[in-house]
Amino acid sequence: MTGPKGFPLSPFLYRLTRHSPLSDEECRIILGWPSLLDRIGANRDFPRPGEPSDYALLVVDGLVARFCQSGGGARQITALYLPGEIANLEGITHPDACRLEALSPTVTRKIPHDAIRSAARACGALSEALWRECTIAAAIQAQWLTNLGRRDAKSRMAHLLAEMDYRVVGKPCAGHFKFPFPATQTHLADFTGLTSIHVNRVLQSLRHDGIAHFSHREVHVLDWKRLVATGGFDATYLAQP
Amino acid sequence: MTGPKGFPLSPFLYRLTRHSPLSDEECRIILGWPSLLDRIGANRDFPRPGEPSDYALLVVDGLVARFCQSGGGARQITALYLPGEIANLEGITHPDACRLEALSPTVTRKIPHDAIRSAARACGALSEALWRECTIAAAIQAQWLTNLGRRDAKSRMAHLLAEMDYRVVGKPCAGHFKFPFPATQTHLADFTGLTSIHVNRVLQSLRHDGIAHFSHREVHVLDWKRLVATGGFDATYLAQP
DNA sequence: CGCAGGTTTGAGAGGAGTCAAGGGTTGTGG
DNA sequence: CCACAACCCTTGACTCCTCTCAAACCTGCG
Repeated sequence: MTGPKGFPLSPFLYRLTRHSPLSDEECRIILGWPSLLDRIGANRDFPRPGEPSDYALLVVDGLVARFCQSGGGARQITALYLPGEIANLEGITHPDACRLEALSPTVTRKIPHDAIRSAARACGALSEALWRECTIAAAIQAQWLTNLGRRDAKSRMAHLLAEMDYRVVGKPCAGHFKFPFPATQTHLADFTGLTSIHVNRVLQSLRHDGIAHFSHREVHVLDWKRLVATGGFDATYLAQP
Repeated sequence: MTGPKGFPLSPFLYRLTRHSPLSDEECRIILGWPSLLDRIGANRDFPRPGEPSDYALLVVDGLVARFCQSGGGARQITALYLPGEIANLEGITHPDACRLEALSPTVTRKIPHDAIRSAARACGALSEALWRECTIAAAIQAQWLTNLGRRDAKSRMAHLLAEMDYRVVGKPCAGHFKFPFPATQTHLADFTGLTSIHVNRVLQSLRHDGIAHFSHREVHVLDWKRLVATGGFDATYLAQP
């Protein structure tokens, strides 16, 4: 899963090849992109307002969120980025209004936009792979529009936990199991469009029902089937073969 | 705005060139894409389940929505497509779970995926333009996540009307004015994550306040400034120069 | 003319927010 | 090793926004 030493971009390459076939030559181009290691403290927003962002940000370890701030200062997280994902890939085609936030201490790699853009220009298959990566992210966003618009708090939370499970550990095995999810209840609130207070009550309800348990930045799934049912979760939108 | 006769794709080309520079050669490639005229009755869902969708759908006239259906059958509209836009451009890189719906009698043109995909493969600038078009759509979706998660009903409705205004007629002139928006209150409900009943009450409230007026599939903006303020609307995410 | 789809109104219920306060944990520094 | 300060989690009471259910009323169209 993690690449050989000296190829820090291989987790991202792995992601791409899961949905888009790439030739050896194309793989080598990606692995050759320059990148700069960067550590970000928990709850740090970036880029700072005014700071230029001419780089894409690969998450190596930790958890990164994209968010919009809305009038009254309420924060809405619009996407979560796990290790191996590039947080602001859209920035290559579109200077972005949304900003990023590290939800936990995070290790990242900055990749200059120029490197990615010129590789995409030169190679059709590569460009299509990156485009597809963005399209999958958009499909996840569309799913969340449905969750926020048409599901109640408990469903949303169940859906979030189910989705994270899938994205962190892949297709879940039966029975109960746990996976890391380094966010606070306030972060969950910013994602699900709820209050952190209500998030707390919903989590209690899920735990009380023996469905799932969130504490110490870890999720215990107690009953995968009922978690899926409660959230109305259908993994096809994730496009994970 | 609409192209010369015999070039049905020129409205879409115009959209692309507004955000992405294209050479004459690249423009000619787009105008050369084959397309098939198709009329769709109001409230028709398509493609029918099981029906293959190996074409992109340019909206020529009318209004098309992408929606997800969720568990209990509640419908959530995740995107609106106006004349000149391609409704399922993402379908080129990602077979899509979401479906489309004509909100009013609509004229479309079906463009085979193959034509678009091979053009994108062959030409980097063209591929980037299409990718950018998708990225802008994703930015709109992100804005709507914020609206659904962090704004109340009245704000959402005001934001929707302001956005549509911008997208239909461009930067609004001062004073009051109107523009066509061929949707029903039920459609507005499916978009804003509300009940059609509550949509009705919110529209009444906006009208009562002298902000905007929706009837007979038309929006009268009475006070643009207050509409923007009520919705917390900031047009930058639309990337319309 | 009559029907179907769309709009409007009202009363009541409930989900989620707000306000306010208390208890736990973690990490830092003395 | 302890004390303190942030930060995070938890609880309770009350409010209010939005949904639900139910019934009329339009209105364009066949």
